Amino acid sequence: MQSKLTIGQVAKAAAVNIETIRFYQRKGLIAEPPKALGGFRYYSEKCIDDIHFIKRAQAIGFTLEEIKELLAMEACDACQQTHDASLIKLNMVNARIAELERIREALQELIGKCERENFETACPIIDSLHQH
Amino acid sequence: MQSKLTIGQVAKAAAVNIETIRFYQRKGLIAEPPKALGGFRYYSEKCIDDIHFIKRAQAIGFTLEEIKELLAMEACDACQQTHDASLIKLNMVNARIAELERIREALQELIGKCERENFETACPIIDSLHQH
DNA sequence: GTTGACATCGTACTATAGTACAGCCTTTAT
DNA sequence: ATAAAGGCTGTACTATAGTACGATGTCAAC
Repeated sequence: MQSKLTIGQVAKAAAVNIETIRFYQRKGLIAEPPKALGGFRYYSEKCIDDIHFIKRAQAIGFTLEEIKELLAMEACDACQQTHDASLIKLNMVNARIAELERIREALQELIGKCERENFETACPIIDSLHQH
Repeated sequence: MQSKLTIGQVAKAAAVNIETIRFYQRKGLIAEPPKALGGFRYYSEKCIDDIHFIKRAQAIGFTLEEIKELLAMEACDACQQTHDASLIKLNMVNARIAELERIREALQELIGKCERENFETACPIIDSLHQH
């Protein structure tokens, strides 16, 4: 039995804003069902699953644009491409981790300097940022 | 000797777009010098240093809004606040690293599954994202 | 003294991921 | 039968960090 859900029911079930669903439709990530008599659009549970798919893919770092591509790959049975896209994303995540670790080192260094100098001289953090 | 630099010269020296300088002025991060006769604004080297300060602070993870606060703290000699802001930023960086490491694990798991299954069955990556 | 390069200001546009709302129409419950 | 609740469309706004551009005016070099 295909349920006839309104957009508000889908939004509640998928725990997203109604506007988010409309936004995903505008971006071409999920389909917009045809209008019934009266002008309302009715949704099946598949729409809830689709939103969950998007949210899971976002949670492992894919952007909406990339998720749109994943969905296109799904439709084409392009497993190799999905694999490659995941590998590219993994490399991006690794690069971002490396960058944040560099930032962490720099912050720890500044904070350590500040604590050693015990606020006695000019602020060493501000000073370091002024350094040439 | 205070140089009278035009905005274009400052932009070139600091290696940023002219529009970026104007943007920082609008955001209140750097001062807009008064107009000279004719309507041009002339800058000193301090403006170049200010832009470098902003760029260095950005490089260790501060947003422009936070940098604006750093600059306000600098003006108040509020070393303790600068120290605390850096600590907060360090915690944010650590949290983001932890999050990305979680993402990395998930991606590695998916890619590993895909490679073990050798593209023989339905795409395991897409499958996993459909999982409830 | 004219031309070309550069300055000013205001506005609009980029990407990313949504959120908010006005104005109108439909559905549902009382 | 009527009112509240919710749906539809289109547009505008949020944050973040800029970039682009047109109209107009000025500076500097030749």
